[in-house]
Parts: sequence; structure tokens; C-alpha cells
Amino acid sequence: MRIVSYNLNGIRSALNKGLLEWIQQDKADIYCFQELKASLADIPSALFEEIGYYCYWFPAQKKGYSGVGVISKIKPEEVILGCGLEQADYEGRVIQLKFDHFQLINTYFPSGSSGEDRQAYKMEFLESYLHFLKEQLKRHPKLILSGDYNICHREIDIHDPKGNKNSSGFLPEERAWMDQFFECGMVDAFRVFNQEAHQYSWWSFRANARANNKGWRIDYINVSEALKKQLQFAAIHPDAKHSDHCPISLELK
DNA sequence: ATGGTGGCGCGGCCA
Repeated sequence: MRIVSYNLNGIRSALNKGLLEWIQQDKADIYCFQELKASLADIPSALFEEIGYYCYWFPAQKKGYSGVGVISKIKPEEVILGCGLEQADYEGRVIQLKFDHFQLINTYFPSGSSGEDRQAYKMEFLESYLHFLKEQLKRHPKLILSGDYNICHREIDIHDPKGNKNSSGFLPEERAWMDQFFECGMVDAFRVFNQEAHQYSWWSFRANARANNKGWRIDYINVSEALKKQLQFAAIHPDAKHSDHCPISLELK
């Protein structure tokens, strides 16, 4: 069972850059997408269905903004659109899928990069999300949380830790939140298999950041302790270029 | 570097 998480920065733009063809050769069982930036009518589900995937979308109410979705070769037992938080659901940030042997929650965490108001909302969302996580862990001990967290956890996860100590996404309070998150009993699947530096999942469009690998690792697939022994592999895939993010993946026994 | 670039929808906003 292979699961991929990918912030597409616009599903229509990513499709124009060859996303479908990439999926056809990558052939994962489940793809968790963030930042669809499209309404339901503008998402070409048939393209994914024709290559063997069930599609579940939760776009934002606001046109062309945010939105999450999951496509899967295996039909889930249940799909929940949203997480019950009013603003997060308005912004299409969380989709939950119940599978036979695990619960999958795919999240696009708010970015705080556009100003104080959005940073305040990000912190508010993070606070609520911890309560949500604890509740979900009680209900579903085997939990997988994929997503764009918009936070680098440690210095090793960012190309310039000193220069970004005041940047949204690497603030001390955000990194402390990630500590708390993992203390709830979650495991960063990628770091189980890779402790190297310079492993990133997002690069700014500006100043040739990607070509110079000046990136941030802000995308994660985190699993609950109960699933850790089933982890076979996890990786980052910087060669896939349909977005300012790249896909990340894990393989589960 | 208070800049830089890209997606979306058509206003500049958001990242």
C-alpha cells in the first residue's frame, strides 16, 4: 500500500504540466492532494476515474482558493468532507477517509505568509487541530495524517534556519506546535527512513530557489505509533515538477 | 532586498 501526498498549487495547472501522466507511471494506491484551487465543476474527475481511481473532493467555498481531495484505487468505507471547524471547512482544508485498516486525514494547514491576520488564524487552527487529533486518535488508533503543514519542524528541515527564524512557517511557536503534535503519539514517516539534511518538499518560485535547492520541508505524512511497525518506506520525490511543492510518499505493510 | 514569482479570476488576493 503506497500513499502519496502532494500540494498541487492548482489542480488544473498541475494537469497542464503532466500530472495525470506522472500518476499513470507512479501508480500509488492513494493520492492526497492539497491546494486544488478549483471548484467541483472545474475538477476533471473523469480523467482520474478512467485510470482507476475513486475521487473525493472538498473544494473551498471561495473560488480558486485552497481545497483538498483524495483519489484512491481502493474504495473507502466512509468519507467525511471537513472537520467541523467553521472557517477551516469554508476554506476546504480537511478531508477524512475511513479505510479497512486505517483512518486517513488529509489536511491543508493555513499559511501565515500573507500577513498578521492569516498568521493569527494559522495559530488558532493549529490549536484546534491538536484537540481534533487527540479525539481522532481515540477513535482511530491507526491514523495517517497527510498534508501540507506549512511548518518546518527542525533546523534540518529548512535551507536557512538562521535567516528564517522570523519567517512564518519556521517561527518558534510553530515549531513548538510540531513538538506537541508528535508528542501526541504521531511519527514523521519520512524521518524514520531518512535523517539527511537538504531534503525539502517546497521551494519558493522566486530567485531560482528550486534549482538551488533552497527549500523547506513542510509536507508530511505522519502516522500514529500503532502504524509505525507497518512502515516499509518513505520518501520525497523532487523530480516531479507540477507545482511549487513536490510529492512525498510512504509505503505501508 | 518590505523585493522576488505563480495560480486564480479578472479585484488584486493569496501563497
